[in-house]
Amino acid sequence: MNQRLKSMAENRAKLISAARKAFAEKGYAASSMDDLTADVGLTRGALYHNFGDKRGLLAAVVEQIDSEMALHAHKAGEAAGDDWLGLLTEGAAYIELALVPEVQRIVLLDGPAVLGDPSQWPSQSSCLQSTKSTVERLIAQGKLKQIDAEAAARLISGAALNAALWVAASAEPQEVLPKATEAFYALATGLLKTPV
Amino acid sequence: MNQRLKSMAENRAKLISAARKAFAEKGYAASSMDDLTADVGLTRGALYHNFGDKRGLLAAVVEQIDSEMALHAHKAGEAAGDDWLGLLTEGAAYIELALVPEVQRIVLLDGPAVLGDPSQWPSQSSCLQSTKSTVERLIAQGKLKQIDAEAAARLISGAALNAALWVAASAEPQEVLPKATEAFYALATGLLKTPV
DNA sequence: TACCATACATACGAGGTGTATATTAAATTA
DNA sequence: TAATTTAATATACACCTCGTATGTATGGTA
Repeated sequence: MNQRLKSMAENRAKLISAARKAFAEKGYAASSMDDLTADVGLTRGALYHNFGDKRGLLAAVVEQIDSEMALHAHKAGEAAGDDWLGLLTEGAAYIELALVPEVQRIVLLDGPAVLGDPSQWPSQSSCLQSTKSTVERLIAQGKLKQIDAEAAARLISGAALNAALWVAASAEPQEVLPKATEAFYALATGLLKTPV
Repeated sequence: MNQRLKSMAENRAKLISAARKAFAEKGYAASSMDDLTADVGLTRGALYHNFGDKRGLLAAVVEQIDSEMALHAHKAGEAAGDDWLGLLTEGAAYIELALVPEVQRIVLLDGPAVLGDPSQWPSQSSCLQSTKSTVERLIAQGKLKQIDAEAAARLISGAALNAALWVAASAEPQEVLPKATEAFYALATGLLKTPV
């Protein structure tokens, strides 16, 4: 009961890795499961056994990318030291993450369309939970207005993601990025009780 | 050169109308073009002649809904009289619009995934143009901070749309709606030079 | 060694898209 | 008005893809 589990885990990893590439390059709908499995020397038999169906594979891919994103953004925010600065930094980290084509295509476009509301995804909500608790701390410290913490967290990350999409789609990302982050910071100060 | 154009326009309208229903209920991918055309007494021949392909039909549907949305939101903002209040009202109008299932499924989920970046769509960008010019006026009036107008407009509408998605996906929309709009107003004040 | 469970391969059926060809009805022209 | 052309729609076909049902072979177990 060792060799089998190991090879199965290896095959799952191979499939997820191939799917990340295919979904990112061709999009979910245009990715053929036949081609995808063949690329790693398997057939659809392995796929349907491991992930149930095509959606299941996408869910696994999204979960992997998503948790990587959450980890990265959380780390960035934590490193800022101050809670308020951490919130801003975490948002900025999100903006930059959406520049990655893989993130854009899989997590921001196909994910919601195929899997439904992102706020229900396990890793996404865990990340949201993190910013929400930061917001709660800031409200308790009297630094933020007394608004609903979840609402604030959602709008903040929503604004960040939208900024990211804009940056990513623009012809001159490097030029637009500072404008986007500046506007993001300005918006965020709207949550402060005493604006800077 | 009259009878033909008229019947063609009628058929296009019929197809778009049927597509709005099908796409909203089943989603884009799960909608069969055979069934859809049969529903209005046509075949796929008419469809491919008029719209090129399935994507073309979605594009037509999105444009219709989208321009309806833009018109509605713009009207709401205009009715507010004051520029600043108009900006807030327009945002709130967007939030409410995303409660409509048709808007959610077609414009917010499938649209971006199939047609790409929404900010490139004609009607969407025309609406953005409207809020952008409002922002520019407010900056000229010295009411808003001197930030990039397009960035501000995008983040504002992005925050509104995200709030809308949250409200729409929640189990108790009527309960969440006020929280979302309150947080939206708070965020928006971040753009003001002298917060209220 | 014999048996069993299961991870994966193979084969099959249903359905969907897009295209090429046929048809029919309207518009034009003589 | 009759013939001809144009073009909007119908029909038929080829190809692809997904999901499932069945087969097979290998690793674990008694």
